[in-house]
Amino acid sequence: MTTKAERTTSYIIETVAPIFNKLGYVGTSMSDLTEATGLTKGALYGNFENKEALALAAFEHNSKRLLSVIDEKLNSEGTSLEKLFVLTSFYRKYDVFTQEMGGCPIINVGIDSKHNNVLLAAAASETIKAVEGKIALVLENGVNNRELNLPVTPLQFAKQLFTMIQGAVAMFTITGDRKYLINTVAYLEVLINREIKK
Amino acid sequence: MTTKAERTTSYIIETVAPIFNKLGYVGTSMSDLTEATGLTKGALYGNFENKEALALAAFEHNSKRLLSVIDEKLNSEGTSLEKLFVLTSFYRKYDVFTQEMGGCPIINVGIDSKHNNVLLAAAASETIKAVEGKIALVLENGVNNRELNLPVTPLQFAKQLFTMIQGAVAMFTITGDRKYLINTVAYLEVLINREIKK
DNA sequence: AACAATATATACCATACAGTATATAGATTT
DNA sequence: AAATCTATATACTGTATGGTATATATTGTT
Repeated sequence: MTTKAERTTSYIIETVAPIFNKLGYVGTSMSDLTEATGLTKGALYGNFENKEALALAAFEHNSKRLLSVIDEKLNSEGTSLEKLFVLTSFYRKYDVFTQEMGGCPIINVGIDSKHNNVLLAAAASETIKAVEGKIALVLENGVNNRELNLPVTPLQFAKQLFTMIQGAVAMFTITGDRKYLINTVAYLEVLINREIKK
Repeated sequence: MTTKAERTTSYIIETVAPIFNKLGYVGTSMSDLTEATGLTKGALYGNFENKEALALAAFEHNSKRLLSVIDEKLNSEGTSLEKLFVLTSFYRKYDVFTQEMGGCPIINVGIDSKHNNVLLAAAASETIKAVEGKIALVLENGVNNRELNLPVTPLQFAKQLFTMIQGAVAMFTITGDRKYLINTVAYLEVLINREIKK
């Protein structure tokens, strides 16, 4: 059973997460958060030590959601190849997935906090590593099953794959044009079929 | 001849540009700028209407520098293919080029200003279009010279190319790992040779 | 060199900021 | 239901913010 306090804390995190993600660490004010939550400063500071702790909890929330969806996609039934296609398909509609989060947390927080908050910057970097690791695992399995043929190590290929995906995410974020996602995913699917499918 | 006023204005822009690029629009305070320039608010507000005008001038400065270097690379002697390789080579060391600018202006300003300043956001988006256009022109020439063979239109291929590059830039920016640039450029060079070289 | 015009410095304003101390309301236990 | 403990609201700090009015240098012109 969850106590009242626990529920308030997670209510705050959920409400605050998309705001921090959109406006950035410095761009978000405590009054933005009291307004959005309908709570007062007393409530926020009663549940979190300060603005930084709130921002970190907010990012961790978004990051966990993203990582768990990626996990879900990469652990879906089927061959390694099929798992990869489930992932790329997910990114084709990444705009709708990230809509309620206020955009891609990796790109937003990673860039925004670079010179403004070390802890957030480190957390964004860690999330990247986590995603790359998950993709690499699927690739490694594919190699071991004699299903895939990689030109480089699984981790390096995973990094290259994720870099392209995040490139599309960045371009979409800046321009608002979904075609960057659609075209990049289309390209990746061809690439996977041509280059690493045995 | 440049007047004193003109020199001061461009001194301010040059000094202020990397600060805005690093700290972002909201993250940069007027006192950050007086401190960096050694000037007072009177001087800054005498040369620029407000903070927004300063930020726009700063981005325009960085953007122009980037575009002119890209222009230079894409107009270097040689075939279209060689021009493309000069460009990719430039991005292999994009970290040193952007160091004194305070990072990639497209990624930094594009993401940072997304929800904080419409004019800056639009300017970043425009810069992307400008770069894509320049790359597309080289590709189109290559096609007309029967030197290249594109699977899609020149503009779409240019967009895909630039998306991958900016993906590497984003990942490098967030993680600080130059390998994202190096590996992506290596990948692109293989891609160009294999896929579009006739 | 004296004057006019311009550019910069100083001092100030109202507001917004993150954060805190304390009062009040709400929940939990006995 | 009373008492205790916990969570939220209120009221308040001190400071930093973007911006301005005005005084003072500095420059350009005659």
